Amino acid sequence: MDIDSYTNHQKIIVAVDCIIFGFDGNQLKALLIKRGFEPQKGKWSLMGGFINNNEDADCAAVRVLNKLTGMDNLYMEQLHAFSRVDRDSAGRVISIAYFALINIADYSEQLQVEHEAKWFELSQLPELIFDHTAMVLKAQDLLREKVARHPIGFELLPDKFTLPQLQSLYEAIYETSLDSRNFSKRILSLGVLNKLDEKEKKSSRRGAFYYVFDSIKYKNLEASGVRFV
Amino acid sequence: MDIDSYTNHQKIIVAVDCIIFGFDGNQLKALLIKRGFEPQKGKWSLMGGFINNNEDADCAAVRVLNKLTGMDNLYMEQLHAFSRVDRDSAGRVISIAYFALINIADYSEQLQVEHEAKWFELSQLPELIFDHTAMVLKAQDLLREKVARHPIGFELLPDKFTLPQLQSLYEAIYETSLDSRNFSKRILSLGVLNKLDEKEKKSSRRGAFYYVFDSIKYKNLEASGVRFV
DNA sequence: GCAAAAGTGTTTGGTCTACACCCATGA
DNA sequence: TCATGGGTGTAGACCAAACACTTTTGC
Repeated sequence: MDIDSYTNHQKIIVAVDCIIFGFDGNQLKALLIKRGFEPQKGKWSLMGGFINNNEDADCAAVRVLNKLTGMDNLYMEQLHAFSRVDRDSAGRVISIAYFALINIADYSEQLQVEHEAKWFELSQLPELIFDHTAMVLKAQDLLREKVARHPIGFELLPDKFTLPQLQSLYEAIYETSLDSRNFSKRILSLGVLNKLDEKEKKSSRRGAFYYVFDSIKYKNLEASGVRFV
Repeated sequence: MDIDSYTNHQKIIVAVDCIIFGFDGNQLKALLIKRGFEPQKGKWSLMGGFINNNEDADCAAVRVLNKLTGMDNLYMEQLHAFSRVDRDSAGRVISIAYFALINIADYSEQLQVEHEAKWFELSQLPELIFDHTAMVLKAQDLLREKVARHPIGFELLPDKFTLPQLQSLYEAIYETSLDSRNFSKRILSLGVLNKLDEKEKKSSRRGAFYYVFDSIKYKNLEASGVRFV
């Protein structure tokens, strides 16, 4: 084997696909698009794109996410490379899947129309092309693992959120129900939330205090293995 | 965009690289090879290879592992796709890294010679080519995460092992020391080890009982979030 | 005044930690 | 008989889970 093996070796198209999670206050959802080109045109699909020679996979994922959402700085993480030889019916394509978290309220109606995109409850996903269903399921597993130990749940909520909102987010992610007394004790005892003087008054007469996540306070705890859920 | 975009799109060489962990009774080690071809010939490197058009990444990793170790059925898991544009000095190559666990005693001297391979303590890695050092460090993180919640530590030991051996494995992985009373209580209380009548007599006069991991008993616990460390 | 959601404390059981001595054996 | 590593129990601290009522306020 010599250097020619490099330049001569079989090359493969490499893509990225993005699982975008959002939370509408009750349900955990994924953003899917109606595929605009063949093969499988018109089927539901993850948003994806090919990796160019002058960009790495993270850049490609950022580009794809930006195209669909108009946003930069989304929380984003590599999930897994999917490489089954026949996974794409049009030819050999390896796809590096990413998952991203987005505050669903920030997602513009207009982009939704432009891309024929739609939020689907995870329990009611339509049939997806290729191996995209497996990608979503794997992303859901990783989300559950991550969210318990890292402060990424907040990415799914507005900057200001109430404890009941945060609780129902965790309930949606884990498909469980939590005791509100134990929940607020544990979360507040971490000391990474700052209570505001302001109340959210839409969802109850009494109103619930807003909190914000304090990433500086969190930094000091990070090493010591915090558990959010 | 249409179907031609598929077949015409820029293609990229895709490789796999394998981080192979072993445990010699005291130290956690990684198996490295002296690279036999340019670029960077003679430098220390992970064992790797290119993905062919007719195989997926897992197959390529199995093939690479088999070539170096002569073994099939190694415990193996995808780690991460490394895709920096300039990561390989000879051209654009995306590498999907895998980590594998091996019982170091099973690794043949002969293959070690053939491939100019050598076991290195993780704290004393030589300089590695490209981004291989980052791969090893990321693999070490994943190993620590996995080993606490999944029964994969046993892959690094012989089928029959003693509690002191298992303890020193965990101590090596986490670079810590554990209390032997607490350790044996926790591990045995999981009920997934079967004690044999036989003793290991090399490392002490008294001898330590051998145990074997019982994967059937483990299956029944799997769902309920077992913690090994 | 009533419906609807927010907010809050205590008890209990289990789990984790810290800690030290005796045992079995080969030399 | 002694040196070496193997094996074991208990008490206290801490953490997690179970559990229900009062508060606020818009209607």
